[in-house]
Amino acid sequence: MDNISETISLIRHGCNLARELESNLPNLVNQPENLFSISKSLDQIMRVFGEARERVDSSSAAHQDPLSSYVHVAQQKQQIDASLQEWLRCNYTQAMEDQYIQTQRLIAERSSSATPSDMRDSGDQAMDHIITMVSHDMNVSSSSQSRPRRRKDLGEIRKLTVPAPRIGNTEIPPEDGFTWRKYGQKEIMGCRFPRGYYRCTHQKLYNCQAKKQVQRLDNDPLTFEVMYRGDHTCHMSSTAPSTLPPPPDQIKQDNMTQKHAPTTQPLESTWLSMDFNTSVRGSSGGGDGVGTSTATTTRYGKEVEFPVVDLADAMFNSGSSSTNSMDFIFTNTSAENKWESGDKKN
DNA sequence: AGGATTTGACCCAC
DNA sequence: GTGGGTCAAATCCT
Repeated sequence: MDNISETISLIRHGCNLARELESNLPNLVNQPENLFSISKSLDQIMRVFGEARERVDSSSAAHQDPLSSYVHVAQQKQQIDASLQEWLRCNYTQAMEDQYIQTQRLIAERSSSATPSDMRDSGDQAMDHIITMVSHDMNVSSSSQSRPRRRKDLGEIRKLTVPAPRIGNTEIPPEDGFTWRKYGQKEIMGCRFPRGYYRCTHQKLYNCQAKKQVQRLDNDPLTFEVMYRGDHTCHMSSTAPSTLPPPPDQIKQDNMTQKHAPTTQPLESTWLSMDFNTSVRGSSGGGDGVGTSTATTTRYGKEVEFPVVDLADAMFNSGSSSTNSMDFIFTNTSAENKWESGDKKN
């Protein structure tokens, strides 16, 4: 096996690991004792990608002839990009892929007159980008696409497909860390399953316009398609907010940079300040029979404080957050500045 | 009693 | 006119 093939194989292995982790996330995040295995998985993924990247670097450095180096790196980058795009295509939304392709186009434009070292940098950027894509909360620029008009324009729509919980009640979508109040359900033409309409529990108190729609897939009843609209302007906690909501202009500003965390209390700090041993507890009070998957969203019950939902939130909610899901995980489970910087590039 | 879900009716864009 | 999104009264649960 030549070096390129080995590198591609490594990357594919990393993608598989990431895919495996992704499919297990809904269950893992609901069990505090599994957080360590999440951390281990992330470390393993980073190791694999790190090794792949070293191979790319060393390979390009070994080609001293400028022309052959240029061609070699370009070929390698092309194959890597194909792998990344395939992975993205399999795992993420079209919008994400569009964003990825757009970024690649910018990279290509920048490197059209590039030196071999520049090309290597663009390869780094491609590698960085996959982290950014994973970590960037699957946010879609509201100005990038024109949508069919709805009665009320609540802003961008972020779509996620989420597997049903493998344990507990598989009839409900997995927890996403926010508390939602169901306000409607409707049979949709051509769909076997009704669509559920939810809005943020804190809509009235904080004028939080976040909404979501949950639809089971016809061809895969164990998978939910969740569409999020609007951003959370409420406190990110699943419990009653502890601080007063920011003024409207502040809210507007916050929405530009983060989805739900208050400006004074970033998600990271909230998460890191948690004490699992004392804060994590079962869902007995006010649970709805969801079983082990229940974190906060309850039926007829009171919300249960549960720090794990912050992590779940980070993983399952899309939005315009800059401090978000996988980035949040990466930055808190590893000292690899690389992953962090990858996100900050955007 | 308070807060959540259910569900039929209504509104509105297409 | 149709279909999707929302409202709000009724009902349920703690």
